[in-house]
Amino acid sequence: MMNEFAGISGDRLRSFVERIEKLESEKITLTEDIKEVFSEAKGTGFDVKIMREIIKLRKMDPNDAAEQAELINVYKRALGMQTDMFSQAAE
Amino acid sequence: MMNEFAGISGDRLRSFVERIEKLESEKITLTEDIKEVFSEAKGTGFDVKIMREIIKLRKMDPNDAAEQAELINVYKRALGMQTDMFSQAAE
Amino acid sequence: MMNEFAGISGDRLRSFVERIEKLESEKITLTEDIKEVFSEAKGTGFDVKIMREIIKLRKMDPNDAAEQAELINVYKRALGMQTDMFSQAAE
Amino acid sequence: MMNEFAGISGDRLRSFVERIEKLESEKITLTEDIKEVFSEAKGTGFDVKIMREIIKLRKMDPNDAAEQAELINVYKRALGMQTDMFSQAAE
DNA sequence: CTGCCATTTTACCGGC
DNA sequence: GCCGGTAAAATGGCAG
Repeated sequence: MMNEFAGISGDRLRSFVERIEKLESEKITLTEDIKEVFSEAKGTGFDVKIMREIIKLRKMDPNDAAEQAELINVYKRALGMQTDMFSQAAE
Repeated sequence: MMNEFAGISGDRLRSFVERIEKLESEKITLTEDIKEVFSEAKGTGFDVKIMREIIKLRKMDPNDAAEQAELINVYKRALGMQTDMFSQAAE
Repeated sequence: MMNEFAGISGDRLRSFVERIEKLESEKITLTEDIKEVFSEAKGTGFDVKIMREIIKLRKMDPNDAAEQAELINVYKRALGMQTDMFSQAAE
Repeated sequence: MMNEFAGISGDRLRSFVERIEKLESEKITLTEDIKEVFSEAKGTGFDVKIMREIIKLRKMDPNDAAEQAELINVYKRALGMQTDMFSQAAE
């Protein structure tokens, strides 16, 4: 009854909200840490912009080869061809 | 070479794909046009974020908008946040 | 092989990059945790979208929030949209 | 004076808003057109999901080779190496 | 109806 | 300090 409006519990809501806010503040800390590392690297002579490129490319790189291969299979499947010789024949 | 496998035509596939890509590129053009209008409005002193909010509200069913606003107030009250200018405690 | 060019160390670069990638992966974990909390709240009957709005408001400076709300009303009035329950024309 | 509140012109605002809404409605039309093409393709026996894959991969494909090459140059630049033999020597 | 993916919006960062 | 572009978050739409 107390701390409840229109059928929702203020305590439960507050608990969820505060948990999220705590996690978000931890994220902000990490963001700051990352900035510091960039800053330190910059002070050592590295180019921050290029470092960001490297990190971005490292993230996507592993996918590219697979994607190239996938494209071929995708076309084959689209055209109704088997994509490998072990494909299931009938179920 | 024959552009056909398992009775499915690569030409037909290509045709569909290209039609879609054409439509998608037109969508991108419109997206850019919209950005330009926002940019022009901004240059004239309007607040773009507020404009977006207005446009969103114009799209919404008025009842839904009211319901949503009220739900926000319910949650605010549940958390003890001020919801309107008449709610502050006596001084 | 020597991992060094023009007086800059590849090892140092790698070290910076890996430190950043580690921090970024921790951020991703937190992002997932946040999603889970929202999901749990949703399962308990809360409206996630409204919760997000509440959290945003709690983050904002109250004056800024009020200013923004007022600006929305200004725009609404400029367009002849109803802004409050006392503004409807006489019946 | 008329149609102006708090120093903003309702007419100018309305003009911007309506231009944007018009462009948005055209976008919606295109979205519907795209859906129809997919639907037609599906009716002809194509797998929509796979078609989406194809279109997505065609969009990103041209970038991949360039990105692979870029990664190498990016590392070189990060390590202070010249990325090509014609780089400016001194200015 | 739920989760997933694309789009859209917001916030951030670096350069001018 | 603004502005652009770039990455993150959030919203909405679609398939299963």
